[in-house]
Amino acid sequence: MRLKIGEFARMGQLSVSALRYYDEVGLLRPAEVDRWTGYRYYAYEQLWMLNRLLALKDLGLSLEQIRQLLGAELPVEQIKGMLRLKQAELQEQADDIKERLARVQARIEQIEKEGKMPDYEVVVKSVEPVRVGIIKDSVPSMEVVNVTLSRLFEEVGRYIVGNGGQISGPPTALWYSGPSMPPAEMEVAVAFPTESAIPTNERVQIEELPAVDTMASVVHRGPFSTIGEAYAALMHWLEQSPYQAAGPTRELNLEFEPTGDPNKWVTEIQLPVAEA
Amino acid sequence: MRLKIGEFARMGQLSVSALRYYDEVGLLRPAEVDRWTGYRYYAYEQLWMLNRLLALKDLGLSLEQIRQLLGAELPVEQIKGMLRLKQAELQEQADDIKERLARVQARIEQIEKEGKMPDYEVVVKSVEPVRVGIIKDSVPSMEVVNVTLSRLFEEVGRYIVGNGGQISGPPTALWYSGPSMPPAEMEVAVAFPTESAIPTNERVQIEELPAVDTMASVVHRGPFSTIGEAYAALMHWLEQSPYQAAGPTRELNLEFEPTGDPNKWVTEIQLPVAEA
DNA sequence: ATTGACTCTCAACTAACTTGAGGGTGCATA
DNA sequence: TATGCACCCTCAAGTTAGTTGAGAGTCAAT
Repeated sequence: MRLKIGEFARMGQLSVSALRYYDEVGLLRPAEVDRWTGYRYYAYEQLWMLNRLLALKDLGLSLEQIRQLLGAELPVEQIKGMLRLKQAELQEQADDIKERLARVQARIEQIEKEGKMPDYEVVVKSVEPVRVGIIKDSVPSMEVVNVTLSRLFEEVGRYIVGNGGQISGPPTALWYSGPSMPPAEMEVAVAFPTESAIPTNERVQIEELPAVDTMASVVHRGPFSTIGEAYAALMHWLEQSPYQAAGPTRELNLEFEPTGDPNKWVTEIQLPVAEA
Repeated sequence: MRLKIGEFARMGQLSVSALRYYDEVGLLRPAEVDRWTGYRYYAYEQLWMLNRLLALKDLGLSLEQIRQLLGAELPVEQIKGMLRLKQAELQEQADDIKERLARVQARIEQIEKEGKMPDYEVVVKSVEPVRVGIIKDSVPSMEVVNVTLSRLFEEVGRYIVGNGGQISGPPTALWYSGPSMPPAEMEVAVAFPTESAIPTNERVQIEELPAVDTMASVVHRGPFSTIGEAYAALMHWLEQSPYQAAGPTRELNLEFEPTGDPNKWVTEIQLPVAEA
């Protein structure tokens, strides 16, 4: 006895089109195909194969893998290897989904609290090492942060260019005293990326900012007066993340024209983090 | 300042081709495109958008959903709705993967025990109700199972055909005394599916075998003498499944020529199950 | 002979990109 | 000024595991 594709599909609880597809890719060919009409006829015996196929698919294996398992009778070791691989893969997926769920949950709570989509997204990325000309100094108080930094930026920039160097990235400030805004005197450094070979002096050093694998990053748009919000978002994210701060904060002035519209300024705040 | 696509890609830690794709689908267009060369130029300001995009992608949302969230500033309620939907979806996926993992684990253990891929696959499926002509009887002992069944099958078949009926499915035996092979006298029924309206007598009844939503099914190929293996596999599966038996076992003789080669016979064993 | 359910092939579509071919640009160096 | 090299462009095709649809042919019963 032989079954038409629809009957076979009902027995195996899958769609006719799936069966035609399995035929096309050579995974399960009908026992017989009418030479004139092209009708596919399946044998009851093939139900056994189909069930094996479906069982393997149910484990999450790809059709390609299933073809290998069904086609040649593979050595047991290889089969086990494939399964163990799949196991690891599934475990990874499970962990992944768990983290995703936590993030979705956090996002929902955040929206509930703020009543809108948050303005700041903290993303974790990796950054390459950067060779910089750098001045280390301190800022006496919050009031003079901007003017102090401006002066230092100008000094480093002038020095590099004055020594025939080329600037190859955005002006960057580094805060050594922790990522939150501290009240009093702060250790700060001001740096310009450069590839050029230039001399150092007692003020300007050449240094390499280290690569960071897990760098929390948030982008602030607008004047410096509101940059506190970005820091607040970063700190809040940090608290309920599995990370803790692991290095000086970097402030990259991606877009900064002192004479331009402050609303167009773009600053990236980077905080090296490590799993707690 | 503007960034070439490669620079922007490095900042956002994604591929150039992904950015081109986002441009193509209108999800994130470059701030500027050179009219003559087609070069895409991005503004630092767009990094903010990109981060938001990536954060949403990270939650597992589709690009279409992200487009909606980014495009119009959707009402908060709708955003929360989407996130909650996603949450439920992720939860489902997580459960799914957990089950898959258990099945992969079981399969590995099985292969380890048997030293090869198992010969029997148990699959759970649903079956429709079947109208049958049926005789209920008992089998006095295991020795005479085959001959008794043969006699009963012949009796029912002859009766249906003799009354002008048509047989619309495989001969089916039903075992009422539990799925394992019991030692002594067994309640059994023997049935032929039929759609025809035929009379009953005191031997042959017309009945409807009920639909079963969760029917464990295993396909045996070969003579009846080895069908015990299929039952063994089914029982073993049952034990370590979350199910228990929930009705009489059905034995469908999908392929059965009494005079033919027994190695060609195909029998499906069906066991209704329900979550314990 | 007709009807209705079923089947065939072939092409196009899905999501979110990636890969590759073939050709054009931008910029720094010799 | 030429040249090299890294980068950029477009367009087509490929990826998974099928589904959907058009247009045409077939089966089996009445």
